[in-house]
Amino acid sequence: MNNETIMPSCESPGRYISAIYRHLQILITAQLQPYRIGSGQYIFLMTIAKKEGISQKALSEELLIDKTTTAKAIRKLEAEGYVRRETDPTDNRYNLLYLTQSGRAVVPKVQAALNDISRKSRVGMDDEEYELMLALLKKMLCNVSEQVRRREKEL
Amino acid sequence: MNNETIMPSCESPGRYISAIYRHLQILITAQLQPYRIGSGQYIFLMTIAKKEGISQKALSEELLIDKTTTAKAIRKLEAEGYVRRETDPTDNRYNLLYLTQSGRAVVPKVQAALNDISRKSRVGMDDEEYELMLALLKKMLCNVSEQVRRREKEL
DNA sequence: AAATAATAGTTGCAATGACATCCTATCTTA
DNA sequence: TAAGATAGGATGTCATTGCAACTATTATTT
Repeated sequence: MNNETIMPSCESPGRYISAIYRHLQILITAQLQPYRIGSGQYIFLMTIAKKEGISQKALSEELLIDKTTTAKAIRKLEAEGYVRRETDPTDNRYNLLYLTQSGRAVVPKVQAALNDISRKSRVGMDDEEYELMLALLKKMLCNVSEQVRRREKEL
Repeated sequence: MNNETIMPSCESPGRYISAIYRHLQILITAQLQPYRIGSGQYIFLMTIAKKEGISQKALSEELLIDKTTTAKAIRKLEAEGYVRRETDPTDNRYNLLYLTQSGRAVVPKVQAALNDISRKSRVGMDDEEYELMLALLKKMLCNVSEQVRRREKEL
């Protein structure tokens, strides 16, 4: 009842990260709905666009996402007709991923939507602050992924 | 430092936010497993600890989390015996939330686990950088939650 | 050459979280 | 006071994501 502040009193990066993540999910889902691309698939689409012929394994490693999540996202993108799988002739274990015609057509639109969200998200930050934030987030990501890797080794 | 193979080539805050969020979820889940508290519940536990007698609605607003998500998290915390619901005698619509004995006992342990993760996540950042990152994340959260609110109004 | 190990990908299950919808209690207003 | 509006909360459904376990293919070892 007494919400004197709209903002959470969370002075830890984890809470900010979590809240920003959830809000970005909502915005991305809404923006990409016309193309039937969910918040869980666009990263894969954009990465394949930059590196056609990439394998699912390489995608998972580059995006630091579990390979089973990758498999499911690719399946959806394939079902929507944006991505095409091709078995690597030199090693049948690999699926090589390519964009289809409509995949290539939708990429610029998705990019525009993402740019719009990014632009609105950095209101009130100058270029220097923005770059600094990216650098700090990168460092934080290195730290947490290092922690996760260390945990995995222990098991 | 610059290991292209492991780090994603993502120069957008959204991707960093997403990756950090997912990794933090993994770490928190692992750390809090002994107490049977999931990554989706600890925020509620800690917030109730700071503001006993808070309602679910106020919790949702403070944490910027959907009220149905709050309801489910509280139910789990109640099932584990950490939180107690009490109907507000002055307005029977409200559930006032309090910690139980074991809730009060577990809070310091959860806090310690979170502090440990936070500490390891900011390796390589001095206090000034850390504070700056918090401020920038706060600004970004304001921006995205403003966008979400604006979207809701349009509907 | 056969057995074993390692790797890429898939499937099933569970947790997180949002949205739509409904129920119930309280407040407004006619 | 009765009818409708409002608000807190619960439930069902769906998307995202990770883990365990599995299949299939390739590499290695004996």
